[in-house]
Amino acid sequence: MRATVKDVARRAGVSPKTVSNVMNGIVPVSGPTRLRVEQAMQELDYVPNLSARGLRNGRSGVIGLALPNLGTPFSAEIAQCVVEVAHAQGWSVQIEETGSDPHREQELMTRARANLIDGLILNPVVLNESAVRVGVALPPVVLLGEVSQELADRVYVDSFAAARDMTLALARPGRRRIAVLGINRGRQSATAIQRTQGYEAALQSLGIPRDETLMIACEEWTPGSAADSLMQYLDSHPVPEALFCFTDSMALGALNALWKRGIRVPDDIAVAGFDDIADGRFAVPSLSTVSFDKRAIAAEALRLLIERMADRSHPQRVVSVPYTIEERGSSR
Amino acid sequence: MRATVKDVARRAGVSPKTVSNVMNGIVPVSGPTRLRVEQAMQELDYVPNLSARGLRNGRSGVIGLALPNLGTPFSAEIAQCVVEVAHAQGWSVQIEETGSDPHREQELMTRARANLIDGLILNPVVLNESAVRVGVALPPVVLLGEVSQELADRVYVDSFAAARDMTLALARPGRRRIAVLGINRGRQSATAIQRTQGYEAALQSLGIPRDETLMIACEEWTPGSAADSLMQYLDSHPVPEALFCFTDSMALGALNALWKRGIRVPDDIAVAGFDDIADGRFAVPSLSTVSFDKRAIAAEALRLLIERMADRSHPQRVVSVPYTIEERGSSR
DNA sequence: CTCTCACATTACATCGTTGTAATGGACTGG
DNA sequence: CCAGTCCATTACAACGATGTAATGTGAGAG
Repeated sequence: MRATVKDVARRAGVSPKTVSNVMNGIVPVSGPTRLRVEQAMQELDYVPNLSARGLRNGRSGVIGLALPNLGTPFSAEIAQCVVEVAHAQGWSVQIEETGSDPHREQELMTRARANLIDGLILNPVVLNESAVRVGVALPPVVLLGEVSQELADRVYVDSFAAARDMTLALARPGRRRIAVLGINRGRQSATAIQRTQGYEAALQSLGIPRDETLMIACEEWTPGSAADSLMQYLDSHPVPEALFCFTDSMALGALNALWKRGIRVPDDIAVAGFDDIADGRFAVPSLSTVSFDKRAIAAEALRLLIERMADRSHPQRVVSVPYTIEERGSSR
Repeated sequence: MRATVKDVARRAGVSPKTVSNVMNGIVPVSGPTRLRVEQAMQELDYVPNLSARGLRNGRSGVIGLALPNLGTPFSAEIAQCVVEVAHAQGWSVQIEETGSDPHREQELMTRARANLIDGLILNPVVLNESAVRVGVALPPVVLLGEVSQELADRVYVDSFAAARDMTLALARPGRRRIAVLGINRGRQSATAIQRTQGYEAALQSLGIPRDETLMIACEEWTPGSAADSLMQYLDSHPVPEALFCFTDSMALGALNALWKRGIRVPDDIAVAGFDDIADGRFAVPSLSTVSFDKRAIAAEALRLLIERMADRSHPQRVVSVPYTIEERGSSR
């Protein structure tokens, strides 16, 4: 049987509340008493019951992290940063996958409201008014990335500007036939829209006319889907001078497809991605990408979340994290 | 204010316990009563408080998943499988990173004992008698991978046999100078030992003498560390005929290093990895690897864990998950 | 018409912790 | 010597859900 405050109290010859006071350190406890209690805790190998504590204070010390697809390297890096940053501040992290199921985002809000998690960091895919019924009390939520409407606190990288700058970088050596890979056919994700618009803005500022045939759709943002889409594209189109993929994962798939077709990178075509995943640097050739500090994103998200948990009423805040254009072997 | 069973009970004109009975479905509830309660729950937007439930039944419905390095694609894929399998059975997953800090594994056991998580799936690095003090009541734990001693239930892929078979596959076309990359200098991980021994066993069965100079150390199992180690190695050694990397991540780093040196894969050297991460298939060239069903690992681990949680006393069990040798472009 | 029996429902206590308000003792100053 | 102050400590209740044992209700048998 596990020891409880009561057991510790009995052994130390004090009341349960004093044991609690020793643990929490808010209410002062005299030196000798504190020592006796601490020794009793040691001897009994006491571990506080977090369910009980959670019930009593209404907080569990756990935050949720929900990502669309947990299996990607990008997710792994974000999750790692969030876990590390959270752990440093005493929080635990519960992970969830929203997948492509819109229903799941709603479900998570409920889970949060079940008091198992105190707050949620959510990278939304389809989040919209139906998923987040405004009016129903929301748990504290911080969104990651672009969204179609401002529903909660948010941390993001400016996809529009980054996509524009990357497109400009790809165009610098005089390339004009610049393709993008990652347009969604059905419902466009907010991120895809931003990146597409950034790309278009760059073309416009360069005086290059928009060319539908250079905008390659790709349903899933995975290397497999990207490789398939690109191969199919190449079957019926000439090779573009540059290819801007909306994620590094897609870019890796693209590199593979190009290599299979014997198209040389960057000599025949320059390639770039977005996210700066660790493996991109070691691609063949090393992948150019839009880079940003994932730890900063995690830290900002956690900061906003903690502040939101403390005060549910203050106005919404949106934080942008800076990016850099990393030109590596795949584009020069 | 959130609705509680009491509120629902009042509105439905029944006792709190009846509401509980409706939710849990163990104790029978008559049709009309059930309907009234369900409607009341709807109207009040009732969500049960999991902390309270956890306190009462001593179970939280959360399991922990602890991996050494959350940032790797391999971790991401494992985490995804565990989350999906767990979710399908109604469990939530809390993730933790043990990093290289041995202390952290211990800390997690404590966390488990704090009743926040009901069980733990742990991929140990340094787990040993000091980290898991036998005698102290352990929470239900399932270990992933190789370990130096049998401490708990375990799910693993036979690293020895897989490494042996992969080495044999690399040798099949007549290659004899086969190198391995991933030996640790300091404390050898149990996994590294198994894979090294499998490699050595293959050489022996082929009548190839063991050659220390073909066993390349690499402190961290990351692409960066692998690329560095290999480059340094190539500075002072001839190019081997084949290179078996202990993980796909290292193999990706190796491919990059070889490409930078202008060494062609697989013409000059065959390369293989271990883990079958998604990006490996899209490497240039496509990476040969030891493949296994990660979902099966997750499912088995969860099954063992659930059974262990139900019965803490039954004998330890060890489950092996089959593997296959995937020969792709990098080795033929 | 009473007595059982089966079954739905309820009252109460409990899980472990901590906030609130009350208690008790030591110390200070008049 | 006593009132007043301060501070550590305590008793008690509460957080929300659920197991246990008791209660109430109706049907069926004698």
